Amino acid sequence: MTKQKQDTLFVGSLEKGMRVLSAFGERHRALGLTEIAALTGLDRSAVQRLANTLHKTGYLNKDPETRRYSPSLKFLELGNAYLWSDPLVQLAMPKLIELGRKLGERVNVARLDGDQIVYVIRIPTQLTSFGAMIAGRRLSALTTSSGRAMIACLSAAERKHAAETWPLTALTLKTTLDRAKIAATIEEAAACGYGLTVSENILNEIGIAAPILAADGRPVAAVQCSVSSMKWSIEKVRSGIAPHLIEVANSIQLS
Amino acid sequence: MTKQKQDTLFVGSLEKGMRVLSAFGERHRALGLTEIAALTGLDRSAVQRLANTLHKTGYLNKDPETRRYSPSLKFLELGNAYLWSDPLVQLAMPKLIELGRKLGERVNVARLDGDQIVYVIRIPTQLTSFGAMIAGRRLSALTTSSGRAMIACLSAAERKHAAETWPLTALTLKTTLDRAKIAATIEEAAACGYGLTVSENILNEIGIAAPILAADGRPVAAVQCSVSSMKWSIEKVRSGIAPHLIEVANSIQLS
DNA sequence: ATCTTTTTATTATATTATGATACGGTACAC
DNA sequence: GTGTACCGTATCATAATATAATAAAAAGAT
Repeated sequence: MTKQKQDTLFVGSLEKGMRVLSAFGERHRALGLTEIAALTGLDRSAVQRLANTLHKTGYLNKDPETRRYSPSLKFLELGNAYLWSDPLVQLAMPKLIELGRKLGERVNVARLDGDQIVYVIRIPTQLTSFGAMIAGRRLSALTTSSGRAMIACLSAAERKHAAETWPLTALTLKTTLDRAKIAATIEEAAACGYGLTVSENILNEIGIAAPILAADGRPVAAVQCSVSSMKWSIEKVRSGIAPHLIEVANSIQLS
Repeated sequence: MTKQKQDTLFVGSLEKGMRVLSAFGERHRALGLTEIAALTGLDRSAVQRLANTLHKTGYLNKDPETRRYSPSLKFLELGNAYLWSDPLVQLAMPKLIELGRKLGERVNVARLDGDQIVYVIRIPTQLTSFGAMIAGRRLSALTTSSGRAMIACLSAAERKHAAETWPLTALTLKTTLDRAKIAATIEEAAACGYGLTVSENILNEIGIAAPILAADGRPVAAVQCSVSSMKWSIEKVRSGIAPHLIEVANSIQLS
């Protein structure tokens, strides 16, 4: 069998290194070499070299006692670089701070990325789960209010396709995995202009979101608010929160 | 001259790739190949391969019109991984949210990293400059209230050394670069237990910070608050803000 | 229209990264 | 206390990769 032709514009060692970086996250805060090898599918010798290189360049900390690696502050600096480069974040951040003060509730902005959303702005005005306090979390679009608000702005065929094929992730026991139900909530969102979830991401939490559209009408992000269902009813959220989200979402004009 | 012995545990291509990643930031939000080559000192062919690889693995976006690269959401996800891995952030975040509500002012946590600080928590309860709204920014320790609060907890010899040799970065025209003055403010911080800056990071802003110590007494982080000098006097900040910061800082116990 | 700069694409070859493996250290089971 | 299992560290011959030089294409500036 002849040798596969080399893709001379692709650096294999760099791709392997990035796989090591992306092994860390919510469920993997510190990892040993063998764990990294298992998570990335890479050879243990390769992981030894890659982890050592990332450590020497300051990207990974190494605990001298446990010999396990963890992300360094340079990870956070990369996150900072993203926030500087995203015009949406720069436009939206001041408006979200004002909105947080006005509503007194948690407000966020999420971007659509394929069939998932990523939270790019978090204004945690109240206590909540740690994952909901920090930026950068990635979740399935179908099971979040932000995702539903954005999917609602796609064409009917695209909405149908999304409801039928996009992945589902249960975050609570109340997360619905019934695709017909999800399709119905998306159609409802299309009708009223905002998406809703109740206890699907956090128990006793109502999530409501309004879409932010690009100049060509495509949904790219959503302004979202999370409130306690102990404090708010769905009716009150519809009348007292939704209009503010829609107003802010509409005020964010992307070129 | 004989060839230098290869460090077989170091992957040179990965190190080069990380240099490309770290070229992006506040002043470099989108970059072309030639710009990346200039910033990183790498050969243009190497940059082409590395940038192409980072694009194909989803870390860099490429604008098809301008052909310039920019950080993708995966950068922010790496930032998210850092926040999950830092026990200080998990301990401090709920307390900072409560503190922000109580004070009604912007509160932050910064970590000491060598002779610089990096903001790991941002609770932007009020409008401010964009850089002060987002986590991950790195600044010189000497010219920030957080940095001064932490340096104040070092030994007298270490404080002197820091004041004399650590780098200075002017952020405003009011940023003092007078090392004797800085040394004096650090000694004052050592005496009263918190660090202060006035208009040195943002004009018309008073910054005040209390140190967070590790179990061995070393300063590792600081709880910081920023207020408008139009609204607060230094006296009011000393009596109305400092005690709360010290209380929160002392309540964060790192193992 | 012309010139300059940047990006893209290709290639011979030097250099690097690979993965197999031996060894040391630690944890665990008995 | 002993033996075994597992993980991390260190080494090396060699295959494969990444290099950098360079030509061509495309875009930008004048």
